[in-house]
Amino acid sequence: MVLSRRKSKVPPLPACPPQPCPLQQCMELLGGAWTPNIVWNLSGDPRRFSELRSDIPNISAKVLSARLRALADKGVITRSVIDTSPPTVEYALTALGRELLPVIDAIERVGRKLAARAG
Amino acid sequence: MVLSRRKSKVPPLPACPPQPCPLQQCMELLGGAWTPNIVWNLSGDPRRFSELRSDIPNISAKVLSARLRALADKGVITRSVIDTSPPTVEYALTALGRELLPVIDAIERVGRKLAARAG
DNA sequence: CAGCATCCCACGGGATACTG
DNA sequence: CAGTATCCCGTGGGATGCTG
Repeated sequence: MVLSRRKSKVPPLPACPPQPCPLQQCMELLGGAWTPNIVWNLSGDPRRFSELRSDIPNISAKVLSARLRALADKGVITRSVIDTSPPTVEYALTALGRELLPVIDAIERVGRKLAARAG
Repeated sequence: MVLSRRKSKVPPLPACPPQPCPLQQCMELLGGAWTPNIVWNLSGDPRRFSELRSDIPNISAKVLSARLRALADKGVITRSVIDTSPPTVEYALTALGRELLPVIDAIERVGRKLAARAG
């Protein structure tokens, strides 16, 4: 079913571009296939590397490591080394990271609907 | 998204944690740096190729074309050829595509905050 | 435990040029 | 107008193996 001809020209939403579109701003932080999942798994208590590895089945150490590092660099998460033996490292969301939770939540909510729909 | 290599990982829908990993479900549709932007620009009236090109500064024809095709394949948007002269093509969100809007909205809202914060 | 190192590939995406 | 066609490169990501 197709829509009517070229009709109104009313901009649906304030046409994207204030220079760097806010979408890109945010997607820069959430880029990568695994990133939302990682952030999501940090939404509660801080978690350690190996916990995340098992929280997110099939993620490789390399990728997890790379994403965590990138997220830390961008200020989305903190990385706290705790000097025990063997040493443990805890990751947690920063305030900035917590800002992303609504997005993750929306993604998760929609994903659930899609899953339900597709079986 | 890039989910395939020799053995194709990031399973179609792995048993993430006990409950949900609908994140991948949704990210499959929103993957790619430009995709959210495209969907966002289709949130109102249907738009044509060249409109999208100017709506989204700096996107190349190739990428726009590729994303539109992928989105159409996934059932997120429709592609309607209108036999005028010169021919016009209109893209619009499907019901499925509209499901994604809350996500886009959240992304945009957060992106705006980030932009304000970072300058 | 929490990771780098290494190798290697596919895909996303920029640039440029061309077509129905 | 609405795309294709190439070329080419960077990086995300998988597999495997090794280390402090």
